[in-house]
Amino acid sequence: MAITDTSSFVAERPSSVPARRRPLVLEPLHAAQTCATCSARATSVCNAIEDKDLDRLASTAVSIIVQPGHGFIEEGDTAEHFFNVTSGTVKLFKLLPDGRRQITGFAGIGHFLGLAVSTSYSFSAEAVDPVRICRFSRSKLRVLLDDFPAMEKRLLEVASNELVAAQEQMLLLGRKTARERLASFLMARAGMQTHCGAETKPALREPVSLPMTRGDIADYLGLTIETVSRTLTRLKAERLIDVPNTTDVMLLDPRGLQSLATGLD
Amino acid sequence: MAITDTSSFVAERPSSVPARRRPLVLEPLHAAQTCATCSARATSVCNAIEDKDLDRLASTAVSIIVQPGHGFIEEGDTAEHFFNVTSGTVKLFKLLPDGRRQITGFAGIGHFLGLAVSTSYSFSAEAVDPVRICRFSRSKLRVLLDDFPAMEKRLLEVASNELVAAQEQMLLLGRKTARERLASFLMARAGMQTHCGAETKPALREPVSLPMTRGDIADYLGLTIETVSRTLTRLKAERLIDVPNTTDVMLLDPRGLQSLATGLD
DNA sequence: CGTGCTTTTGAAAATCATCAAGTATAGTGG
DNA sequence: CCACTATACTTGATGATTTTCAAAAGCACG
Repeated sequence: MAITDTSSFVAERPSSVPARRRPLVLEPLHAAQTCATCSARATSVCNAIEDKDLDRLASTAVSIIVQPGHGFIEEGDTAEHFFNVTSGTVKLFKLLPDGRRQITGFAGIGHFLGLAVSTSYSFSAEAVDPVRICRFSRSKLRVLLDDFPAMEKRLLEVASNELVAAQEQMLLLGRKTARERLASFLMARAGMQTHCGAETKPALREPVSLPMTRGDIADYLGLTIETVSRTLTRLKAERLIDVPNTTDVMLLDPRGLQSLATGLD
Repeated sequence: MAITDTSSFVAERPSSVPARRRPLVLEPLHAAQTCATCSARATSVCNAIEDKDLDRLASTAVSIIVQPGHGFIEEGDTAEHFFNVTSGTVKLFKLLPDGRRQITGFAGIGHFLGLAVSTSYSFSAEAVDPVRICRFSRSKLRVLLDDFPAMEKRLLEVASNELVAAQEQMLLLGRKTARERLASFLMARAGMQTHCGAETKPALREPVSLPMTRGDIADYLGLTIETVSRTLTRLKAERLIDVPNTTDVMLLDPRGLQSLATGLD
């Protein structure tokens, strides 16, 4: 049931290349892991597999740690693996030739990556903070899926939900103002934390955590760094939020933010 | 194998309410149809069902005709049906309370609608031109899916492809200029026509067909009607396209348009 | 306690939106 | 068949949000 030590890896950080271009280097993990004790199982597609079958799942999986700024999926590369985030936050993005970047999503614990039908990835993925991911061979998983139709059903559910989220994001990118985009982003983050986080209580006094940079937020919301910064400053001046530090935001007026987010202003 | 006459309908056009708000009215269709002869089967998820099982599929389906401007899915409504477009073009969209609209996609022949896991639709759908759709009961289809895992696999494929398209659209909405958006749109339309249309040959001299209004294009590309019109005028002045009439565009310089679309200016 | 990076803030510029006519196009009824 | 109306589209002038360019202020790390 345990993943063999030699099949677990850690991504190492090379030094001379800019972070985003650095190749992924792998090293053995010191501690072995199991699917049974996986912290992501509850929220991931793996919960479609029953306990008794977990060893089969584990045998196809490899655990990897990716350091902040390191990429582990590159758009256009041959898609040989599926990934499942077990901790940390991953940014998914597409680039234009001149460097313009659109982050299409932030994948947290339990998120499944690499669903493309195509033989190559249609997006890139990079760790925002230290990330643990579980890697599956595409071909092995395909066989596994034939034996576990429940998992295939789960994948369809996941894909459907992502499609809904993508459509919501299109509405944001195509039709919302900078203020509305930031409000939407903060409310979505807050909702994410209360639903998937360790805390099951409302946690109204808890700050919203922003592990990504302003640049990442800008590229996710279709804005510039400066506009993100200015807009946060303005929301703060209006007492809708407080920004104690770069990575935390207190939602002082969730209702006000919510109506801003939905365009009622 | 034939759909019973009484389960086929035509949408009728009421007169006093603005098109978008008019309720859908149904009338019996005069001619019966079959899944076996369905023009959309080749390009739809239904091709996962073998010929011998087609009658089971047909028994769960209802054929509907929707007139231009009529909606048949309303965001927030209880999701009781799945739909499959068999001819015509459907626009899918989300609205903000003040009327701002984002069209998330145009669904043509073979497109499957209503994949949401939720009990209610997350988007609205409206006919662009006269549309024929095949309607399935959600509950019936769920049972059908258990018997035909191949169809479930197809649905996952479809959902994955839509996800890829959605991410591409996010890149467009978040990071491309108006010119790049129009170029991307035209090239995507052209590709769609050559891949799914009746003509299998390149058809370079064929015009790109735009059954939707400038307003629809604007709401799809996150622009205004005026910007769409001006940008098309400019692309025409630059000899990249010709616009013989409102609904057709000739791609005079496909390569130039392609590099514009991908951000290589 | 510098050094380098991220973030914030300011001023100027630009793209796109808004407001406002004016021009086609299609459908209707005389 | 043609005027008439409604709708869609185009074009022009103005304006605003956001971007770009620039620089200062925070913060983290050695």
